[in-house]
Amino acid sequence: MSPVSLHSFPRALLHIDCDAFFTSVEQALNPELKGRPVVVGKERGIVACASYEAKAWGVRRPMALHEAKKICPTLVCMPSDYETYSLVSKRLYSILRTFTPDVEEYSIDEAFAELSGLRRVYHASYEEIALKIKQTVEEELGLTVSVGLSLSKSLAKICSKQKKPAGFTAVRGFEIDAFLKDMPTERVCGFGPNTVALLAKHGVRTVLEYIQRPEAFARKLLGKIGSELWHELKGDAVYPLLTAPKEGQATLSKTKTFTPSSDDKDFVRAQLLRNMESAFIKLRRHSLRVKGIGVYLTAHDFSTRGLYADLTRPTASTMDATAFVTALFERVFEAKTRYRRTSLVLADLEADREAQPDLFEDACRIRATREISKAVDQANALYGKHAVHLAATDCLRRFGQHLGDRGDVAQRKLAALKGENFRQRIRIPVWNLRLKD
DNA sequence: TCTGGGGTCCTAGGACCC
DNA sequence: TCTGGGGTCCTAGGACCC
Repeated sequence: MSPVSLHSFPRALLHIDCDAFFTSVEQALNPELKGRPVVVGKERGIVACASYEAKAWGVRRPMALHEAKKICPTLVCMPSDYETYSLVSKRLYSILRTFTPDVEEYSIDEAFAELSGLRRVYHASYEEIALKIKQTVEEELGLTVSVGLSLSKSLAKICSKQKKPAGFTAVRGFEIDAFLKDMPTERVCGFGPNTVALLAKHGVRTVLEYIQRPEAFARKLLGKIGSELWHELKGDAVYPLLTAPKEGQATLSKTKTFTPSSDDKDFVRAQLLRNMESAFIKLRRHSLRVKGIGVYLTAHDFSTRGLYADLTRPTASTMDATAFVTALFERVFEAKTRYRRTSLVLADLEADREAQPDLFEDACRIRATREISKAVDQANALYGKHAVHLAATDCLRRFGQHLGDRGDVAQRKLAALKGENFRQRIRIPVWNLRLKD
């Protein structure tokens, strides 16, 4: 171990990012798709992910599918299959954990891994270890990844983005300034369009210019995050690796945009209540209940207004929430305003143990609404989401929206889970997955 | 990039209390 | 009754991420 290399990586963090993840998984599972332009997102009508072949034709995210098809006539469009992508994602994490126990599951296609201290274990440099990890992941998953290696999470993430696809970039301590010299600020994870514009107004266009300003400048202009990133980008890691398994999620929301925008109160309310139904279906599927609900309406000009309030008693019942959500809606909705989008946010989620009715509640009624919810969920599983729905959302029919037409999807999913398709997919040897009974 | 959907975190300012 | 200062809690909205 030379003193120089010690100084180069006081800490070695790896960031791994799968290239065009969703489409790469589809191509790995269906070899006939290899080398062909593929996009995923058919169910929503927009490009959720485009393969590099599709990108070469100019297909971008989130382009409308018909538009993408126009640009690239040979485009293959597939529906997203999140269950399968999640399985591959889990496999990625477990491969990483064969190298180091300190792995952060950052997103479905990204992870951080701590390599500090592993040189002696593997008798190899950090670069060599990183490349070995990259090679192993690519062989076992059958797709390519881009890898970054540096002294902090923020730097490692910029590194992995530097050469895509299948790239590897390592930046040691004494190389940081040169690396960041012409790096535009928008490459920093945490600097969005607004922050980039604000920095530009203050004469900061590159990341090097940012870290050369005093820390007080960063803190004053951008607050806590500004100061944290300032340290991270200088190579002084402040963000810890979050290796603990993720806690249950904090919120659950449903958002839906409709075109054209509408100022019809009944219609907007029906859209919102439909979001409420979807959100509660998901809530019950995860055996959760909710303590607070937010209602948000986005006007035609994209301005958003909303209200959040706590329920008197946590619930998982759509019927319990209907009056509550309607009351919130009444306070948010403004006449003569055209709306394009409604959102419903369920916050303060907790596990739905058997309800503990307080003394003044009618225990029977609570049990009854629970039974009704269960029956509705079962019916919808059979006949399609929203086949059984609130009367208040029925007016959506008038506007030509079919509510019970997703039965085929539910059927297919059920068949895939039980039957041939699923098994076939899993049996492909490269995945090395086992089915649990 | 004229804008789809599901998330997280931060913060300014109001309410409320001493 | 008016007034000051400071702490805490809450929340709407902004910004950002994948």
